[in-house]
Amino acid sequence: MGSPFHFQLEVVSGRARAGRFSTPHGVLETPLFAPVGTQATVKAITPAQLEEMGASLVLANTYHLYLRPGDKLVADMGGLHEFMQWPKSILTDSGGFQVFSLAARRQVDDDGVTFRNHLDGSTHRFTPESVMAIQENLGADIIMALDECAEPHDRAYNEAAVARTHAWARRCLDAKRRTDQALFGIVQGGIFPDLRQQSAEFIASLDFEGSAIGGLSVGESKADMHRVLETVDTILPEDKPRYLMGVGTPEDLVEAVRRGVDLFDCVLPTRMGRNNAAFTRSGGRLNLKNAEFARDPKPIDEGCGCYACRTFSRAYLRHLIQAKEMLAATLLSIHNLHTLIQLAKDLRTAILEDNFESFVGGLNMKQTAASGEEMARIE
RNA sequence: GUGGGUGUAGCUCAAUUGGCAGAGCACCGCACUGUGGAUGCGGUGGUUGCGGGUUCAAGUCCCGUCACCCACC
Repeated sequence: MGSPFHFQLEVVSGRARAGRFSTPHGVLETPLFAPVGTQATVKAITPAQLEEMGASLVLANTYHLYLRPGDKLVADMGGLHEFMQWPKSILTDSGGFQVFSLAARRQVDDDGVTFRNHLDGSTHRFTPESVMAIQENLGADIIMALDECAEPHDRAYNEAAVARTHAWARRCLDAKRRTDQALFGIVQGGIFPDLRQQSAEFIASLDFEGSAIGGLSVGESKADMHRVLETVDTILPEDKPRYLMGVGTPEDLVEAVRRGVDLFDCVLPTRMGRNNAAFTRSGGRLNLKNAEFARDPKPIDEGCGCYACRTFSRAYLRHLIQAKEMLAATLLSIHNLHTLIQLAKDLRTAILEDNFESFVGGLNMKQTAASGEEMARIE
């Protein structure tokens, strides 16, 4: 018997794809946006609220949960689904990114990475094998290979990181024991088309259940990000989901779906929610802390169907922010998550109707720099 | 009533022998992309209680006055 994970590609509109990916905890309908719940919680949001906004997948993080409370404890408590009381699908990031973004004094070698953690400075080591064992203890539906995320413009660093990421990808596949978890490989290569091509070809050649694109939205330009997506789009397997890690904004979702991406996660909606900012459907942002909203009776984003927009005024949100009430973070996070989840659902509907470009045109999104030129080139 | 003390940005306070009146917080705005309830950046804001005087120059020295605080009659 093959993998229990089957990706069904339903419709392709231009290069945009709609599909269905089955996991032991439900069907993921793509394009799909996944809220990030690093420490086994989407910050300021309950599982019931996640279900109400239509989330079907949340991320948790290997690095954080390994350090606290410990993957063995999570396993003893019945696994991540039971522990955090989230009944739908979960994806755990491998911890590779966090080692490079959070941990101090890391030393990478071909076998793995040794680092001092950000909580108490104690020394730890991740290898492909140890990260697979941790993720099997945590018990998510989708788990990620250990990768090395390099500074995107550093050619030599990316060459080394790609080589290690590939070697580690193969070892993660070899170390995987559970059959009820899907393992995704990760493409690296910075902004360099030939490295990205090489990496996509290698990851595509292995027996992963999905393909992830790492090392983007880490400081490179939008044009570079789009170019990388176009490069890997033609190489990654059509019959496996493509996951763009750590992206993004409403504009980013549209531009990436247009270039063949199926799955997204990003901290931005919840982080912005904690920092007083709201996405709008058309791609702009509102800073609800601003004085101009002090007497504004309108909802955050007119036409949004989220709980916050159905219920409260901008003036009330602004008051909560000024008073430093924690409900502000909850309501803005609900709105921001709903906006991205609903945008992904709407993009899916448009693709299923083979209507993607016309739908996107109707969104009237704010153009990001260089996107006009890019559009001309991609047609 | 007498003696002493304090008055500087919305708040709490700095400012050397007289030498361009500042900081923190607050306020106003910007940033945030496989999490950082963090942080960073930028900005508005002054008749130095009031009125005189000395001086090239006064928050600072002198005189008067007002307010508040403390102690003592």
